[in-house]
Amino acid sequence: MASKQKTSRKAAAAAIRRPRARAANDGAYAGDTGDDIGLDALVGHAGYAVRRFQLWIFQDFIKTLATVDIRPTQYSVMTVIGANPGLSQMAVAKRLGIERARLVHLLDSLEERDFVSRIPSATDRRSHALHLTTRGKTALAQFKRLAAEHERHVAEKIGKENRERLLQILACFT
Amino acid sequence: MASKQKTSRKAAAAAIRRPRARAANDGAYAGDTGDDIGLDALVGHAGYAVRRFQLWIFQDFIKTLATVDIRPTQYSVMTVIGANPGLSQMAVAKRLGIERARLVHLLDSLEERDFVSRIPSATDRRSHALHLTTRGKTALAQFKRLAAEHERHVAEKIGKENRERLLQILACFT
DNA sequence: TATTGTTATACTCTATAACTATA
DNA sequence: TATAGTTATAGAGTATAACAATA
Repeated sequence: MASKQKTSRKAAAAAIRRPRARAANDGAYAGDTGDDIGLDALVGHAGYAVRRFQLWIFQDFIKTLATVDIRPTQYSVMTVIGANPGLSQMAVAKRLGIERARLVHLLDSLEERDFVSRIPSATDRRSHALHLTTRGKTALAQFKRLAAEHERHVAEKIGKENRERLLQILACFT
Repeated sequence: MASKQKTSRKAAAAAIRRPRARAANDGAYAGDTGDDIGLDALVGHAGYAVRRFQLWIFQDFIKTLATVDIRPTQYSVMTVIGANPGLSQMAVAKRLGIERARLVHLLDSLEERDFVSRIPSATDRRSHALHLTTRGKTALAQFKRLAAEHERHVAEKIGKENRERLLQILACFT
């Protein structure tokens, strides 16, 4: 490592601080392939478990819907528009907790693919009424079938009853 | 809106496709402050509920530990190092599911604040043995107290029993 | 004056690839 | 050759601020 790693701002400082005069405490080396490492306080933290679960669940969603190239947020936007045609961008953004600035780009890509259309609102010339196109409606139906498949993966992973319990517990966040 | 919005690549196309000849279907306007909007298929998707919950929980964690300027990932790194002194960067990255490239920067900032030190490994000159500094140990103790406070916020939000049930259900992901 | 959609910027996070030193 | 740490880059995602058109 020498040159590169030793010039590292901090590694050098650390080396000075504690030269290398240990031997006993550093026993955690044996193996350390990533399994037998304790998490201490992390176990018992809801946030950590939820973060890991969320990573897994999003990865499975993306993988399961890879053939149609739809990501979780795109799916949520299309689902809400499909269920509430005519919604403004502000309303969708608020409902889903997305920044309105970000929704602009999301809708750009969905409009490019002819899944969604922005129609000038008749009542407020500042806003757009969002609708699924005919193609978007057909596509969403397929997305929902794939999303249901993904949901079955979740049930397989944590158990059918646990999945339902989870949905109940977290219902207040939807 | 005219100029800016009408020149928008897609809005224009959409307007052409369906001029503005609607009136009935667009009823969803009334109010639309963000509450009375249905989610349709999103309700029943574990991923959506988990995402919303995760956002809430991380925001509360960040807020609760704002005084010490520690974010969830930094906390997890310090906790794992504290519980397993001497671990290599690879081992920490693997255990926490963090990219090793990202861990470099995380450790840089923790080392700058004198919470963590990278000590040259005695057995493998490529790797670093990670340790908490004395200051880091004291600091982590405080972080844990604040994290416990955050955890109480979670319990208040979803209920004590539900929080425990959640931890049980998601134990396989830690 | 406030709001809608838009653009732009910055910062975090994720995902890669490439490089050096070492094994 | 493979691995540990590092650097760099590109893409999402998040958080802001500012602007034009409109309310």
